[in-house]
Amino acid sequence: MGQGSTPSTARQNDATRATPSAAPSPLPVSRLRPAYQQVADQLRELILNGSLTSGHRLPPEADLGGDFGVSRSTVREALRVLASQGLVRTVRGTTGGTFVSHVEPDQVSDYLETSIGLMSGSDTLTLADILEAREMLEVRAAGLAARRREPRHVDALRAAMEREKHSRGRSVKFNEHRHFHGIIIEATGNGLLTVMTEPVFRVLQSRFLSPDVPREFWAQVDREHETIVDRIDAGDAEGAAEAMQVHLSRIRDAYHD
Amino acid sequence: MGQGSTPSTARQNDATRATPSAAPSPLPVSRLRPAYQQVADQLRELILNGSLTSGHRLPPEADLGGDFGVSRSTVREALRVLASQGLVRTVRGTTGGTFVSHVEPDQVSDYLETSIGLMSGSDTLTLADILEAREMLEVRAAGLAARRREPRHVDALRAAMEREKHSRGRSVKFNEHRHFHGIIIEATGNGLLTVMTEPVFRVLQSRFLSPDVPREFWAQVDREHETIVDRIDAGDAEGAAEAMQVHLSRIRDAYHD
DNA sequence: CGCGACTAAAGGTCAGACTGTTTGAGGGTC
DNA sequence: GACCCTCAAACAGTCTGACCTTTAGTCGCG
Repeated sequence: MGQGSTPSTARQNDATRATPSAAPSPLPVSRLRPAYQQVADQLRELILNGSLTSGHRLPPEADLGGDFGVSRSTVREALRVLASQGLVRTVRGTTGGTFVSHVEPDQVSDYLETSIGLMSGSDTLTLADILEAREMLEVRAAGLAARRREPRHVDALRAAMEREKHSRGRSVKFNEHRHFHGIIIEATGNGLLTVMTEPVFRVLQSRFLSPDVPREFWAQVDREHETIVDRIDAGDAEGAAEAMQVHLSRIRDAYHD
Repeated sequence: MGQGSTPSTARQNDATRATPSAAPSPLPVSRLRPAYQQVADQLRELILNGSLTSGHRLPPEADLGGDFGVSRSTVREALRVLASQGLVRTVRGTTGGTFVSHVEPDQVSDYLETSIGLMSGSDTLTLADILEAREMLEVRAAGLAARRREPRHVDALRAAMEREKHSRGRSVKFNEHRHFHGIIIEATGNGLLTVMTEPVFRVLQSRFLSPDVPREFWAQVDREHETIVDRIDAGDAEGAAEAMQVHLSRIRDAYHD
């Protein structure tokens, strides 16, 4: 995204600026948008407004260049932009081409993870911001999970807990811990929650988790997880949310800059 | 994102697969990654691990091509990918070049907005998912806002409310309504919340808001907004959250497929 | 001193050729 | 007729080398 985002309109007229008629142009300092961005914008617009739907095959790059009146290189740069936003996907070979793609949740999560990671690197985001967002999402997610849980979720949670309890290595423990929280989010059945919560959690684990938390700390984590699972299993939404709140408040100490 | 995301590692070895030694290679069907993606991946890695920090100026495209052993066009395609993810930005002119950029929250919001919009277009996300996520975020956000509000926030809220109340046109009302909710999020002082909540709200407004909600409905909205502002102004966190919950539950009806 | 022309450096664009990948069609073999 | 091999076509991927445009500094004229 960034350049050429959705809400930006009113820029197509750049091309019609040849006339040296006054045209005071408020104070737009910068010049005309690069051609590859204009092409990307137009194609994106076609995708967003539904003119091109998922699965649709675009003309070959050479033809697109002809249509837009630009060279193939320019078209390709435009396509790279769209592809990196998950809007299209390219395939080689005679049946290949550029296809309008449906956005993959994992893709969005990955993007969010790197973005949040970088923003927390500068001072755009603080650790406190991230912890707070996490609690807002996961506490209520635990409640929802309790309401909607299915046997397979509870089974998966207990299995993850068991593995976490018996694992030695730090990295293994981290993975299971992450898995545990991931299952709860998934049990809400809300894809949007997954997309937003997972990256927050991953950034916390990979950038802010203290390397030297005592053994006893993890033992307590195990007990708290058990409480959470029990309440989810029982369908006790408020209890699960409360247990999650307690859990998250306590493990705040495990994260620092 | 999508191709070449952060957490995906273990793929660099694609290049070292020339040896015809067994190497059963599970079932990777597809070939080696395109050069532009490999270049993008490597540069991204340098940015993520902090080797290249915000403001750093990369070598000119031609030089980069030399460094990686690829042509300038390939480098440019890689740079388009990174630029569209907000990791770099290019500037023309003699003092120009490619600079490592800090991720802009607005950029991330824009990306999320189009992604959520498209996912809700296919059946990856339902309207219910989005409404639910919104409530999870905004209800607690209202509570936080009450705890942390500053005079300017309260002033801005009352001003937006006033404008909303006296506005006629639908589009104006929508804008003010959106502005109202935006200020509350901002008053939490948590940038991550802004980044995640704004796009959710914008998708709801632009894709799911019924065009034919009765006049009386909006009058009720105005009253509910007033209650929310009063409680935020009073620093009543629980009251504000409760009022927001009531408000959001009621306006669910204004959204449909 | 100031202002305009020149210049260098960088990204932006183009044209054209070649490479690599994938599939389907055609033809040959059992 | 079923199977396999070869070949050609249709794409995206890559490269080369040229030229255009933007921008800031520099030089020199007034």
